[in-house]
Amino acid sequence: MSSDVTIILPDGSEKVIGPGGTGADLATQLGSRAANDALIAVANGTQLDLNQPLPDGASVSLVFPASEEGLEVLRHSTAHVLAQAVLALYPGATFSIGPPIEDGFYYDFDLPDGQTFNDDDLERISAKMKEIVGRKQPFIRNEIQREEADQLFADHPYKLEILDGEADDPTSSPQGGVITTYRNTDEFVDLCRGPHVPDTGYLGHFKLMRVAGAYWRGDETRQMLQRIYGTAWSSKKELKAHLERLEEAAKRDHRKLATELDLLSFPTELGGGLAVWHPKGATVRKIMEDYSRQRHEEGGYEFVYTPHLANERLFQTSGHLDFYADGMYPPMEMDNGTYYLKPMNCPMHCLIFAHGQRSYKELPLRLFELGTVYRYERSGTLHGLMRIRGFTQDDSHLYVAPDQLADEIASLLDFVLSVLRAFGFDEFTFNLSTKNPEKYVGSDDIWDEATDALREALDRHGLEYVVKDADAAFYGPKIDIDVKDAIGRSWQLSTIQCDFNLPERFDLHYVAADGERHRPIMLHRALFGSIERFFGVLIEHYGGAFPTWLSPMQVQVLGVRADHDTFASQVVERLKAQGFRAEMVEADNPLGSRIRRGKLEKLPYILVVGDTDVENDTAGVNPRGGEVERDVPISEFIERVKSEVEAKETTPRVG
RNA sequence: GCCGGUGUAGCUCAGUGGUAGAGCAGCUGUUUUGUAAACAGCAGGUCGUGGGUUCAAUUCCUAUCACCGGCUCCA
Repeated sequence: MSSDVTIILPDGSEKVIGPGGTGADLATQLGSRAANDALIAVANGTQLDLNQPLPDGASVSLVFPASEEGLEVLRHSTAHVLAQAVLALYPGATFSIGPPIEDGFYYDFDLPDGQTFNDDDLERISAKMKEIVGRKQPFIRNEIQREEADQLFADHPYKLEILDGEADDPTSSPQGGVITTYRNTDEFVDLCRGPHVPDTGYLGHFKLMRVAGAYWRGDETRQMLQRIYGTAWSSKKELKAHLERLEEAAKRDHRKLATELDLLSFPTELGGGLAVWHPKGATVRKIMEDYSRQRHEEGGYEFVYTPHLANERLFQTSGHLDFYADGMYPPMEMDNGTYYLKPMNCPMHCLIFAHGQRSYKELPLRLFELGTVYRYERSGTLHGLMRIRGFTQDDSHLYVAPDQLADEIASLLDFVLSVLRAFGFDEFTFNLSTKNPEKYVGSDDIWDEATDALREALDRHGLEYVVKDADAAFYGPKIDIDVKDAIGRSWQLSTIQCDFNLPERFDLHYVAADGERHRPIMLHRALFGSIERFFGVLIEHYGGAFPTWLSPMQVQVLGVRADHDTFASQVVERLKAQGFRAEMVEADNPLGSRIRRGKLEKLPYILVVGDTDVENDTAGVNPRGGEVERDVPISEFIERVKSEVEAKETTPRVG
């Protein structure tokens, strides 16, 4: 019955391998490199261990460590080694799930008597893992019956829950009723779908990163497990490069840079998640806000202001107290009622719309406010400027007639992207979130219409987007816009949301051409999202080196000697008269030292003036990231930087 | 909120059961400097906060606040 097996390689060629031929056999035939490096085989789209037989006639490819798929296998296998090490070192420990993730893997454990891991444990565990890797233990796949599985995992209740189907784990839940395990030694076996690398010797370029608590099945009412995160790569070089990327990201950390550059701080006296803006940070913020106002003015928005507090009746009407009371600050009892800090601006904007009779001729009505809101974020979720309790939204609410919806969304998209581009972002991702059938208000028709309008706007702009099914808020579908930063990280910033709920709740209407009252549709739109968060993203995007138009200090002027200080301050006055942010630095320290300070401040320009400059009305121009240029006429420098600022260029002009 | 960690000068950090130290920054002098660190001196901290143990606590315990890494949540 055993006959040769023929398989088809990715290039279309056929290959005959012996009876019961495996991926390993194929790899051997393909050459020594393949034989040494291949991790798994993929036959007709199904991943197989290298020692599993290949089906006759299958299209087969081998997976190598350098590929995404290969890395996933490496990481998954490394997670097993982690589990083996932990179970060996901590008697009584049990394990739950351990999948590969971006850049690495994790495994969740439960230690007896509520014990926890610390950094020293990570060292120990890591050493044990290296030992296991050195032993080149094979990963042996077995298909077993439930009885046997129950026996094998009798001491591991989380595995039993997975076997029972109560917990779903994509890497180990039985598939099609087949229970598979991977055994490395007599002592260590894990419930797992695989596939895995042939033996642990294929692993080793890993690092255990941190330990963290994680709820079993991601459910905060359940047991908190001890999760160990690690990173794993196909080579030492890759591992090193990854660790360097982490260092690069750490250098850009907005919390660190905000302190170093004296932009803002989070005084403990204020309480968690509340920031104060120092003059330099406030300068950048003001420029951001001024630009935003200018654009909104040009874009046909009307500016409004609303208070920070409101009577509870407002939030009953808006539904916030029903849906989001947990996220609001506790009520304040006052002599004439109960008041709340506002978590959103929209209810107040609805009051403005509701004031007086609205005509269809006023639509679309675009209300805009830099509105400060307060949300009670749980203490453990706070994170610098990215997650904060008091923040200001660049919030706008657009009230449109139903037949205006598509056009309004399309022009809104233009508007948003144009403003984001001005801040130096040019790579976007769009997410379209659709109705959650479990949780929504409004008729199906209007949901379809609004979703189509959002989709059409994206299509009209030729933008690709990801549909996130059932991810919409209860009140309407939305488009979220993510930007990519300078080192490739994604940040969710802008959002355009349709809302059929609030116009109902506030009984908003306008009189149309037919003389009848109609219900407007409302669009929520945040562009920066929160000013605080957007600023944080800007800091990280630019690594603190703001473009000249945003930089809190644009030019420092340094005299070579003290007797040049007078000329230096004259230059500063001329720069200021032209609207630049400039300052003179007295020659009380060596020039090199003063330059260094300016560089550490990441200033766009440092001007040095000496004898010849005083004589010729010139300066030596030292731009951030460029070469020094001597004898530049002051007037020329002014014109140069002026056009740079107007164009909102992202790096200082050089030469 | 939950798990783990951290909190010492403006910043970055060392250190100890016997009431604390460095570098940078600051101030004062001296130096007069052509593109990333001149020299000297001075000043600066109730060691996050409250309670406890102790003859004695910054150090040990405890509570609390804040921050860091995750989990959960995010209108």
